[in-house]
Amino acid sequence: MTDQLTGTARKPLSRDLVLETAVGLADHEGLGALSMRRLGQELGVEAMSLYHHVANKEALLDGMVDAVVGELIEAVGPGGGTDAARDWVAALRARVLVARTVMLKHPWLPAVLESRTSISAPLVAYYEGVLATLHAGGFSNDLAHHTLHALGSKALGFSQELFDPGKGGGAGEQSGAELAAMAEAFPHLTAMMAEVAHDDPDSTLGWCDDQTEFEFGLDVLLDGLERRRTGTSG
Amino acid sequence: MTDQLTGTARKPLSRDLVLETAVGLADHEGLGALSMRRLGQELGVEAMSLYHHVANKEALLDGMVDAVVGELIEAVGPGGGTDAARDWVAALRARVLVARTVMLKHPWLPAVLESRTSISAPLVAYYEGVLATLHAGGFSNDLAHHTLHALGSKALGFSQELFDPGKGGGAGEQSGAELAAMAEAFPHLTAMMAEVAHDDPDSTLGWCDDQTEFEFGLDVLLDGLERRRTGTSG
DNA sequence: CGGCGTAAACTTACGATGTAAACTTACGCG
DNA sequence: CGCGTAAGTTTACATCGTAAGTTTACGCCG
Repeated sequence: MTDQLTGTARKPLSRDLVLETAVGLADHEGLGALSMRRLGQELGVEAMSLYHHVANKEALLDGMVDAVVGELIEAVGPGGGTDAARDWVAALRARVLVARTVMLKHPWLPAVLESRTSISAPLVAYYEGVLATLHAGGFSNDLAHHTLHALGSKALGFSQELFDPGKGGGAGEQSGAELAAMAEAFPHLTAMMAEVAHDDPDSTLGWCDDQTEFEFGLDVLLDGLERRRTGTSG
Repeated sequence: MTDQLTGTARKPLSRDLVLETAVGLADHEGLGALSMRRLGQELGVEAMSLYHHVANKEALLDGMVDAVVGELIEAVGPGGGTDAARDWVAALRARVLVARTVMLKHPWLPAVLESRTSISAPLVAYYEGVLATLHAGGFSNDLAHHTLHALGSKALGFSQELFDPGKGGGAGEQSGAELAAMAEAFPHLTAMMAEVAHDDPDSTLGWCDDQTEFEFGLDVLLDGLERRRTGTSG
């Protein structure tokens, strides 16, 4: 396709362009919409052409992860926690919250990360940064190791909320008698839901996965870790 | 198929049998092996026959979740934390660890739970139990609510390890010079890995998701939560 | 006992998906 | 000029969930 004749020049395919487009597609239409055919269509190309730039779909997903992790590393910055010697909690907290802002733009990432069988180099590099922060903060290797496990996905800025804002679920939208029955079966739950009924406008829906909740969990963790680092406990 | 002629009687299909078999199949061969055709085959039946007992695959997965959560509720027991008034930390800790033993038998559950859009009645019932424990322990509704979020998947006994034991990944199995290069690029990481090299026999493989790590993270969390409950912080 | 309704199974078929394999084009370099 | 190679297309296949139609087995009623 010379395109010199038609004039409709197509940006030449490249691995980066493919990855970029894939990330965008997953961001905007969800991971489910990301098929090779659909991605090709997005690029004005047949599905099979993509295989000249990525080995297969798994490799595509790998590349997408690396692209986002690269974005993340850049966002965190090179010194992302070098001042940790002074206040590691603040440094780590800031790092994780930056990570969270990046991850929120790519909601498909947790699922894809889980499905990877091996950890990629950029991701290793990111964890190296977290470890640097911990060491600067005076963590022993052993405690730092436990800490990585304890942080889990929080280190990357997401906390794996179990359920979507979705609909009420379970009992669905019950009315009147049903609601009373539920109050009897689940007294603590209904009490809590009644009391914690959110004014909270930025919660996507009633059942909330907020920045607030994320930070609460993170802070509880950091608090407990600091106590272990200094041996404040028993 | 009368089977009176052949003698090879087949246990009559039923929703429970289908769910049971599906759970077993996912347990033993992974979620990927769970297709309608394969499940049918497991039951000595054509795939389409399954649709007489479950509406579709989503409903099948829903049913599987409920089955396991039922198992979990039974394992936790009715009073699973009624003694929480005395020591809520111990009560919740025990509850979560019981949950973990159940979940470990069904490694596919996190992935399936994530994919559900709504929370089912049995799961609501389980959370009611957790909440009862917290309330018995003196939590306000507000703090209990935050706590549920903070616990996240830990409340159900899994902690969503980001990466499988898998292989080394990233740099793969490097030898000699490569390893030195890695030591330079990732000093903290290599230092930690060297020091924390596990003797640890029950770790599935080098990169460990242990009971130990799970409990560490859980305890850090519980510790931090207790401080918030009593207002010990600062 | 005969016939028939119904539920539970089977058969067939369709549209997605990932991807192997073979083909076609376009361009650069000897 | 010619040819190798890279980039794209076309075709084809296995597997998936499942809609639609068909067969079979069994219970009930006259």
